[in-house]
Amino acid sequence: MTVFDDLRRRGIVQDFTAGTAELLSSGRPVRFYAGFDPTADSLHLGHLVPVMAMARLQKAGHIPFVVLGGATGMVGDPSGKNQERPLLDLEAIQHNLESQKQQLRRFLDFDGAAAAQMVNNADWFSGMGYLEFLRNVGKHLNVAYMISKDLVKRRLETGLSYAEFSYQLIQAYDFLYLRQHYEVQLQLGGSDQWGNITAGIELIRRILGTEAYGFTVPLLTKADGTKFGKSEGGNVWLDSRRTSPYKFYQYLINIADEDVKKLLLIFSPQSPDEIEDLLNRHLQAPHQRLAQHHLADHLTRLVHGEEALQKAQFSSAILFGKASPDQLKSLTPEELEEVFETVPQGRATLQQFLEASTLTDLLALFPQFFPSKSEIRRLMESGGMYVNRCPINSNAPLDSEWLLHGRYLLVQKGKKQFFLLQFL
RNA sequence: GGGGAGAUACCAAAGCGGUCAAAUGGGCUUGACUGUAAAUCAAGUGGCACUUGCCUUCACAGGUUCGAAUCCUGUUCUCCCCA
Repeated sequence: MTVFDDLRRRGIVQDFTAGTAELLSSGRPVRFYAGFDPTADSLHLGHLVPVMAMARLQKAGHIPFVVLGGATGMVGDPSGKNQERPLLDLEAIQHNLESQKQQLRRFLDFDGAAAAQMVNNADWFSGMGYLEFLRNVGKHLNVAYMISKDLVKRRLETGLSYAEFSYQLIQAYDFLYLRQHYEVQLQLGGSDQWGNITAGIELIRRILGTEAYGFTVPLLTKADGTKFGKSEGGNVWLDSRRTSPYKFYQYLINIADEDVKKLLLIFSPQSPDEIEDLLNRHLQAPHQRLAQHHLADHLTRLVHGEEALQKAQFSSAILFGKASPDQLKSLTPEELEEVFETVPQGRATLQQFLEASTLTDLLALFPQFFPSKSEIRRLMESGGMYVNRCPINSNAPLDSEWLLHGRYLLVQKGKKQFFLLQFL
């Protein structure tokens, strides 16, 4: 099976231009690229879909080019947005580029025969004047063509600035430039990039008289209608400072059964047949969450490394396993720190602990976790408040016996939200 | 420039002088059920106290009234129609 067939079978390909399959199975390494917008200093889970596509292509011998959008980031892609994006300042863009670059190194191989390369489109745009751009690029695409793009059409009604309208030209020029200077023949991107990709192909055809190719990866949505990679708190980031490995792991463990197959196909190194087999086993014992564990293990390891994965697993086992209050007490301080490393933590003084007469008063010292006393009361009344894994349903007076190792208190809001309070 | 409609809690949307901390739906939180699921059901969802209580909220600033989200005036913003 060719790599492109494999990608299609895995549901990684949404649309593709004619000839793409042939190009990728010709036996020669194909240089291909995908662009990344420096809108944040970290990539998130959603970005990983095109990245996985790139990694798989590279494994098959093709050569990835990562185009960092130093120039395009300054304009803002209208794709998929209903509103004009705020412009980022230069410094922020630079910072974001650097961070994303580091992250991408985890997924693509920058050495070896098919070594990936990284380029920044600011390199070829910063020296170009506006008039030059109009002559070289603007001249070759006509407005009717540009306006006919779905995304542009949609935005024409709600408002689209000239800068964003021009975006497709800029991205089209990227492709042209890469075709001319690096012999890049194929572009891939999210499904919202289709219009930009075809604009590039069109430009190459007109100026160079040669063919170029492209395909898009799907925008993943979950069964509940939300985007894959988004949680309540926002994006699930790859940066451990934004989304802890534990949270990252938990997000994946909690993926619904309906979605897990789709995600395994995209992210797992296993073959579609093996995945099918795994899912069958999963369905025989759904409570074991075989499929989810497989997905979470693989991605956490890939993104955060083996050590972080083990910590996340250990924490999860303690927090969601049948860890009794006694087991909790048997943990050493080191183990405690370890387990709760990725759980939100609060600190106060022992003095404050002793002065607080009731649990409610104590918890109110941590407004970031417990914004109001009413909420604390409600939680206790509904049975959703736990201290050291014991349900607390009345505003019991405090007991210093509760402190683990004389300083820690594990508080839970419901079954899934944990807070470690430390009193020094 | 002229005419009209409107701004209510996270969102949508009722309320049109007291019984309004404000209907209803969504969202969110918790509980039950379960597989750390889905679906379903229940409770809660401004703050403080907690038996009826108090305080801050219905764009903003004033005013009328014993009493206003509800009436009046001004300000800001949004939408629609005609030029």
